[in-house]
Amino acid sequence: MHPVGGGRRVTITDVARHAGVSTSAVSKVLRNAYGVSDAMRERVRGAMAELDYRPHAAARGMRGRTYTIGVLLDNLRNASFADILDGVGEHLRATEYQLLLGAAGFGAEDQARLARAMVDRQMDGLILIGPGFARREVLGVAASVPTVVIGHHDTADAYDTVVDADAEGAALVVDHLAGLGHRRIALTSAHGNAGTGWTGTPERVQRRGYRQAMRRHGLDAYARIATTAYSEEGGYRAGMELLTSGPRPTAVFAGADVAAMGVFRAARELGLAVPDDLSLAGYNNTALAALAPVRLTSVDQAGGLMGRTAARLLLERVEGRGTPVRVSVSPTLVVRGTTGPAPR
Amino acid sequence: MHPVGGGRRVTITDVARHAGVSTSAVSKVLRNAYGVSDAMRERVRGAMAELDYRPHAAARGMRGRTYTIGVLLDNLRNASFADILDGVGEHLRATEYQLLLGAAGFGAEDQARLARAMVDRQMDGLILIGPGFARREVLGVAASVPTVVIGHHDTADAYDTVVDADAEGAALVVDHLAGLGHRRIALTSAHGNAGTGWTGTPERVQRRGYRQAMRRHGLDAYARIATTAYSEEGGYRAGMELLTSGPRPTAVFAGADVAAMGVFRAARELGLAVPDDLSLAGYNNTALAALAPVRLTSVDQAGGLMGRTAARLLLERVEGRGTPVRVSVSPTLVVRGTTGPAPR
DNA sequence: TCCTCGCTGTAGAACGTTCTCCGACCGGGG
DNA sequence: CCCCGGTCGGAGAACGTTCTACAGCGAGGA
Repeated sequence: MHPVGGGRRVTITDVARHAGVSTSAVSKVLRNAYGVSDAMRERVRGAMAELDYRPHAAARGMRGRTYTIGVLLDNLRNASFADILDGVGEHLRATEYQLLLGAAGFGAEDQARLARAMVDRQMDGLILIGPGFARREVLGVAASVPTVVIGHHDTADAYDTVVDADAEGAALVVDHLAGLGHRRIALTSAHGNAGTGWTGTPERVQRRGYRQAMRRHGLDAYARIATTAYSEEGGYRAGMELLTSGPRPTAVFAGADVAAMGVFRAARELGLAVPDDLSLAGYNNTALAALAPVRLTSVDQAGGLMGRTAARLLLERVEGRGTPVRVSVSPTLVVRGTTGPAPR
Repeated sequence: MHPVGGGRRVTITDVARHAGVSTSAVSKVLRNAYGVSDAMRERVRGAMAELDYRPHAAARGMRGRTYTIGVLLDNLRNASFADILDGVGEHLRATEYQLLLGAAGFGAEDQARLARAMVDRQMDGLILIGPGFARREVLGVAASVPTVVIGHHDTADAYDTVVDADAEGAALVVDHLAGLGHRRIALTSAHGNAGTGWTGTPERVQRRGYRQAMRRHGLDAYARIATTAYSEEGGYRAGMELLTSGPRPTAVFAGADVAAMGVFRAARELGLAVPDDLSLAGYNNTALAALAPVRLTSVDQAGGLMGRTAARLLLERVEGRGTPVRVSVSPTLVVRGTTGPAPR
């Protein structure tokens, strides 16, 4: 189109001059506000197009909106975010809002810092995916900018919530494994950041669901949980712990797909075949689980739907809704090659 | 700390009043500019701390910097970005710059739109990872904001470049496979967005390196390239094409780890064992390649180093350097379980 | 004593928008 | 003919910073 050179930006004033109107009029057209005739609107639109005008988001942010939505997440390597983000992106695509991501790592302070940075950058709304920083801080953020929290089951008036029915998801796995004759079904789970005030983290709800399901099957006595980080290495450590001490489980339910990969490594090192000697199930049904060399049985949490929903709720809040909304989506079990009948 | 409530923000004016000085003085302290006594600096710092002041990035952007660095990439699922981003984050962590990501997908227009959005948001610098939109547009962006391009070997005065020595990387794989006795070594590659004006895309350089290495080993006649997308599905299609038509290769070098996974699936469906019937190598050495069920031989492109370097170069440009810099990092081969002696 | 100089600190104009008023104009009813 | 209400367009004050220009001051040299 036009040379994009490094010169001065085209501003609303240039457009106004070019169209022979006031800047106020241009602004009105830009925001399609009340008080412009069709003729004026058209004239201004024309001038904008001719000058290749693009509004300066930073300047807009000083008074109005920046048309920017921020998503905060801990780690890009966790592939389950990709589905959620696709959902968010899909919904936002049709709007004039722009999506920007921040990956802060797992540290509570780093995450809080990122959240504050997003607020300082005047973002119009925030989506926090499984935030690992203090709930009190999140409430503070939510008080100053529309916010949706994905993952944690803790609700609040200040923000909307989109969660996976994690207890239900855990039950799906336990039912599946128990149905295959397994009794010693162990779980690997993660410890969230301690003292952050979240009581409904996905891991916690998942653990609760696991225990309930085990009880339902009369397997209370066989329940066993190893707690490490949701990473390959964490899964490996959990797997080693579970498979080398005490009566050996015949099935391991890993709270996340990556962790399942670590358990797999531990099993292989111990000479256990999957699924003949050990059944293995993951959670989140990331792209990883579907890969041919892996073929991991996993629980699909409908990430795309969660993302779309979160984006929709957030825009509603940006538009002014004040009452909180809470949405829970149902997971489904995807059986692949890593689970089989219990060895006898 | 302080209640973060939704009230009015603490501004530079509040700090100035509280410290009994002018806003100019506060601004100077903030930017640690010249012309403030130690006493004043300390007094202002104190006031800032007491009021829990945080600068309003959007407002700063109107005149000075926003202290925001944007990274543009196509798809989060491509795990090779994670290493690069870690590197970028690591370097930026020590500074006051904040990192924000944009994932635009593969469409040229979407990517260009995102890049423009970042410029409009007055970001201080941009890192473009393998941009798939028109080079001309990138030059335009680079003319108005400091820019570093990662991946493409095309250089320009307007931006700095950080690349992996992809030809060298391809040679590593060919040498390895040829050393194992393979002759029919095929490559799966990607077609970038056509007509975007990039002549040195990583794929292209990789293909060139592959052809040169094959020639060096006297294997010109066996060279064969299948071009699809760098995705599991793309790899599958390429694998099917290579393994079912013409003389069957005994080794496939996939231009990306994900694609290798697709080739693996194709091989499995065709009843070929890896590595006994078919050797398989990937590229980028993503976390995926190291997983126990996978153990993919791959080429490590030192993503962390690339990221750190890109961040360093970008900040130098932000600080005023005008002359272009070009950095190339050397890849290394990581041999795992998917490559073995050629079947005979 | 006066001038110059270096150092601190301040006033105030930008920056590109939004948005509240307010004025001008027009048509219609009394 | 006057007034009223509604519609359209514009003036201009924010918004929270940065940064240039300049004023004040004390010290040191002529």
